[in-house]
Amino acid sequence: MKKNVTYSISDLAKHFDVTTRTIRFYEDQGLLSPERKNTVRIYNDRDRVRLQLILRGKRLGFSLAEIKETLKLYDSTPDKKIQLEYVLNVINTHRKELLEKQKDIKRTLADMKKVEQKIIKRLETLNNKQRSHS
Amino acid sequence: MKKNVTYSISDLAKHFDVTTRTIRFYEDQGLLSPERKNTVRIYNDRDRVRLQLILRGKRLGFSLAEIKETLKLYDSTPDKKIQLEYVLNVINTHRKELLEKQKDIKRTLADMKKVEQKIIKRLETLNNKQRSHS
DNA sequence: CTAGACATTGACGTTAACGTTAAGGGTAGT
DNA sequence: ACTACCCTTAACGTTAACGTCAATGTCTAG
Repeated sequence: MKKNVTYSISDLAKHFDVTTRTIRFYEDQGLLSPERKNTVRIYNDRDRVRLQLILRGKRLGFSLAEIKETLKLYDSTPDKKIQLEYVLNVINTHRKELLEKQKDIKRTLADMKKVEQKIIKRLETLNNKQRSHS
Repeated sequence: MKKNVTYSISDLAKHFDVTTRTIRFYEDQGLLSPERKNTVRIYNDRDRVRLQLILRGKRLGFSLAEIKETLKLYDSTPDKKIQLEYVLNVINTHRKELLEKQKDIKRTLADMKKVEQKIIKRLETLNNKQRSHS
């Protein structure tokens, strides 16, 4: 059972906390292509998911150009062996990039923890001095 | 035992695969402040680590302004309780952001896997057709 | 001491990703 | 019919993060 829901541009803008300008810009760059009723844009669930993917990509530091390429690739359904294997290759490259970012995050979290421990120790010594003076 | 090594700007540029312009720009923005021998910049290990942190932050999609603030914060060693607790708060905010990004990565990896499976299946059916025609 | 390699400081140029304003079309309620 | 509100395109503006010269200084090997 498919929900055949539609959204206005401001619906999506509010939901994802971006401006309508941003959404129109993504369309301008070829990342979205909603239907039109006259001139008015009408987004369906597929469009919504696309926008979600775009914003997710942005949060991870990818450029719109990169995101566009991956969307194009993942949407494509080639029928020849070479093309299919090419897609698999690109997917593996992307996976490696993401795993690198994951490592970066873990490293950063580890560094943060060290700083945190330092500060907590400082707070403890501060509290001890406080107590010894009371 | 501390290594008291120093690096030229092009040493660092080569090692981290960025241009010297980039490194100078970071200094201009207050993210680095190496020593000088006359006018020539001389970087030590602490500077090197800083640059590494900057680039790591960039890869994760943070702006130089954000990176600057976190570096400033983590370098600071306040002595008052309120300040220390404030730092802990900011650290926790940063941690949440990073955990969000981690989720984004996992979601993306999961989506990628689905696409991959689809393609692999297509490849298998292709191979089967191939075999049945031989 | 001199060439060649690397360093410096401006300063203007470029690109991505929108922001902002202008000028107006479509429609739903009163 | 009028108002309010949302939509549209078009076009110029802005900011971050460097790139790209140009003109000049410095240092190291021969």
